[in-house]
This record gives sequence, structure tokens and C-alpha cells, in this order.
Amino acid sequence: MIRQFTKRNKDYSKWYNEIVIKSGLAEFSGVRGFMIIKPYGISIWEIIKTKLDKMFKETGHKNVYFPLLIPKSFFSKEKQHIKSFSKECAVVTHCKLIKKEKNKKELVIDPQSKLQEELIIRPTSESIIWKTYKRWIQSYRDLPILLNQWGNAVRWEMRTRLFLRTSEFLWQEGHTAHSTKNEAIEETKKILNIYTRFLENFMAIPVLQGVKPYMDKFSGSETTYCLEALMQDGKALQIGTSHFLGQNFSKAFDVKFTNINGKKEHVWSTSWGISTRLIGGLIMSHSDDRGLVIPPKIAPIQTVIIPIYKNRKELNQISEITEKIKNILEKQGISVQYDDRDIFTPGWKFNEYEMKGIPIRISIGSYEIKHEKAEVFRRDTYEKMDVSWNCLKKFIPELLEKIQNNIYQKALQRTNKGTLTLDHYDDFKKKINETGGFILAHWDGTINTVKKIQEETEATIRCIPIHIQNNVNVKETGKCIYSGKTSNQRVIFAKSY
RNA sequence: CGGGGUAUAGCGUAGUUUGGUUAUCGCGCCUGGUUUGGGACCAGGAGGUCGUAGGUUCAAAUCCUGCUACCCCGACCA
Repeated sequence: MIRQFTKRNKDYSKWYNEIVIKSGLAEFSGVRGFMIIKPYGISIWEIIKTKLDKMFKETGHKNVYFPLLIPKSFFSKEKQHIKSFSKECAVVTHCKLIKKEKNKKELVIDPQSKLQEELIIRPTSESIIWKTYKRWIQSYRDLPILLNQWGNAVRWEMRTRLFLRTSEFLWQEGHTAHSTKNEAIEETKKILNIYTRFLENFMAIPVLQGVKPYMDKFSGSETTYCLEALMQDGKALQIGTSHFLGQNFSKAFDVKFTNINGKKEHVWSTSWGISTRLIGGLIMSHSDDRGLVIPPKIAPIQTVIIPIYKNRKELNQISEITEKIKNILEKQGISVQYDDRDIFTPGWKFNEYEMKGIPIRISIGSYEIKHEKAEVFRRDTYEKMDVSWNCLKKFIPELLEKIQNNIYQKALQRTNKGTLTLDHYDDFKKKINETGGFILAHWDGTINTVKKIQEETEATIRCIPIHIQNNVNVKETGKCIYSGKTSNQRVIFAKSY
């Protein structure tokens, strides 16, 4: 019996949902917009955490933990911040439940337990952190503060999608404080580069570094740097952000330091984050019609070994060999799972591990025992190879490298192919409509133009590519693709998640 | 918030138009046996307040009314 699932080109979003559920990453929870991340999904998140955490620590950051709940009054300080987040806050107003009637099970809120001040479940932690930094910072000697926290946040979303947009998400939020503007900007860029390296080297997701246009930046920031990745369906996914907050929060929370000359100045700050959305991006970048494809460096299990046997005696023989192979590989830091469960046939296991995206599968049966070989299968290309036992030690790590590289190159080529420079609105519409992709086009800088383009094509400005933003000299003047008005730079348009 | 779905065993479903014995089938689960190179097979077994509240009726999964929940497609957003 073959368990089918929806193909990408038939119904992309159905494919996406099915792959998440069938591969065991996550499922719906019964609470609207909130998902259960299953062990397999969390194990990927844990790897993401471990790798990124190391990179943060290497650049001088420390971890910290602030509360989940934020008093409403803290939250009301920074104007722009309130404006954007107040629409999607979950608010705690009471702290007790009581039985509605005696001897009945139904519970109601105890009106007596109303809180003096309502508490907001953090949609992000700037407010409580800046309230605290005010106490921590007096002198330039207290700076910089380079902190990060791993936690969760809640934003009451109207429309949710597994991993891509859920009302609760797991994430990492960095919050730094600096004595100079320049240092804060450098920090923002440093983090952007860490994210980029992580995404490209580990997750094999090529990203475009950019700056958000003024109307699209994080509320309360001066500049929002972002990473945009192109998914297989031609839509863009914002996969990481790093904000230069200027002095907005230090002013809102009155955080000043005394500089070396004894003068008081407002602190400069940044914040930056990535979330469980990365897992959504991982799926939509690499996976195919047979299931997940996970780059080896992020795969919870890099190699699975499946025995093929006719009887107990054969299994014992295979297991003996397998244990040795497993040891050899594990000594090199490769994660190996030996699946000798008798309740499933090899065919069942093959399909299961392909669905889960395990990069390499090794199978060993009587044929292999006889020839002292193993059948090695790679998930990314479906290629099968016979490898003799004494070569595995070298072969498998090299193959993992190759797979990692191939997955990245494939995504890179797809992204490059999907990125076009266009000057005519007809071409623009056609491209967006037919294949999607990143389109580099001139923009007159007005919100009105963006609105019109969005209405007509569903595409929006994703970002101003950082190389264009940074290098005034290469700024190219031209005419806005929509209005024909003068433009001095190209921006990236795309449909997005 | 608008539009569309769905709600029956752990999961996926048939039955609902046209009410009628003991609610269908597949997967999964348990027991025993045979199997095992691309989602094995045989035999036996367990498992249900048909989302919820009310109504119509001799009789409701099925008809009527209300309610609730989740999913999908849009508008808002990491």
C-alpha cells in the first residue's frame, strides 16, 4: 500500500501542511493558531539553537531571561511600538477561576481576582528590557550590554500557518545597548552577518541581505535590516531581522549614561531575532514530493542504518557489523540511528526516513554481508551506491559534505534563476503571476505606488538590497516601474509569506 | 473580519439528499502464526455518549433551531 501525499505543483500549501504533519515535525493543537511542535521538530530547533547560540557567545553575547508577562504600563512607552503591537496582544486580566455553581464542573473567572494592572504576554521584550536597562546603565563603563534570550512570544495573528506564522512562536531575541551610534549600527550588521552565515552554511538557505523600506521597518526602529529567502513556489520569506533602534527606546525609557567627559547621553540600541519560522523556510527551500530534505548539518539524524534479514540469525549477524559501522561513524561526530525494529519491513522504513528527510540511508542485508559492502542511499538525489565496509569511514563524512553542498547549490541556483532585473511593468506582472521570484525594479519611493502594485499583482517591496543601500556610488538612477517617476535605486519586489 | 470547509473508534472516512434492526470501510492497536531487498499476509480480538444544547417524531448520525471548535482561501503581520 502506498501512502500518497499532495505534490508541490498541484497544491503547494496543501503539500506544505501535509509534509509538516506526516514527517512528524508538528501538528495542530486544538487551540487556534497554536501548534504542537513534536519531538522531531524540536530536535531541529535544538540544533538551530545550539549552533546559533555558539555564534552569539563567540561574539561576546550572553544569555538572559526576562518574564513572559509585561505590565501594560511598561508597554505603553514607545509610541510606534504600541501602534503596531497593540492589535495583537494577549492580555492577562485575572488570576483565578472558580466553579460556576457548586457541584458543577464548569469554571468561570473569579471577578474578585481582577489584577490591579493588566499583564501583556510578550509579543517582543523591548519594553521590559529597557525598563530594566535603565537600572543597569549609569556610565559608559556599563556599556555595551550584549544580551540575548531564548524564549517564546505571542502575537494574536488573524491568519496562521504551521511554523511560518503561529500565534505563539519560539525564538531568540537579542537586545544590546551601546555608547555610540556607530557601534550600535556595527552590532546590527554583525548579527545580520551571523544569521547569513548560519543560514547559508548550516541550513543551506541562500539569503538576500537588505534593508526594509521606511514604511515597513520594525516599529520603534531606525533601520530594519532583514534577510529574505526565496521559496520553491516563488514567494519570499523574511527569515531574520536585525534592527538598529537608534535612541528610540532609551529616550522612551529615559536610559542615559555618563560619557567619558562627564556628559549624559541617551544610549544607542539594537534588537534582533530569528524564530521557529526558520523551520518553515527550511521545509520550503529544500523538500520535495517524497517529503522533507534536511541538510546534514541541521539533521537530527544524519545517517540511518536499516538491516534486511530473513531470520534471527541473519539479523544478529547484520547487527554485529552495524554496531561496528555505527561506532566508527559516531566517533567522527556523525549521528547514526540503527533501526532494527521488527514490526516494520525495510520498504516501510525506506519511505518513512525519506519522508523525514534523513540525508543518508545505509542498508545491509545478506548480499552486503557476503560482499562486505553496504548500500548507501542519498536523500537529495535518490542515488544508490555500493560501498565496501572499510571505505565507509571516509565515504560517509565526505558524502554528508557533498549533500550539504548540493542542497545549498540547488537552492542557490533556484534563487539566482528566480531573481530578475526588470524595467517594464508588463514583464513585472507576467513574472510575478507566472513564476514569482525576486524582481529588482525601480521604485519612486511612494507608499501609493506600493499599494497599487500590491493591489494589481500581490507583490510588495521585500527590501532594498544591502549592497545598493550601502554603496551610494553604484546607485543607479532610473524610472519607477509603475509610475515612471524618477527613482534613484532599485528595490526587491516579491510576493511573500 | 469576510468567503468556503469540516466535526462519526487513536487516525482517515462511508452513511446525511429520501429518518427505520446491532453505524460502514481502511489504517493503526492487541493475540498467534507466516513474512522481511521499496509502505507484507492470514486468522482471531478490543475499541463509538455520531462536536454540543435543545426541538420534531413511535423512531434521529440523518430533519429543524441555536451554540462551539478547528482547518482552508483573502485582508493585518516575524
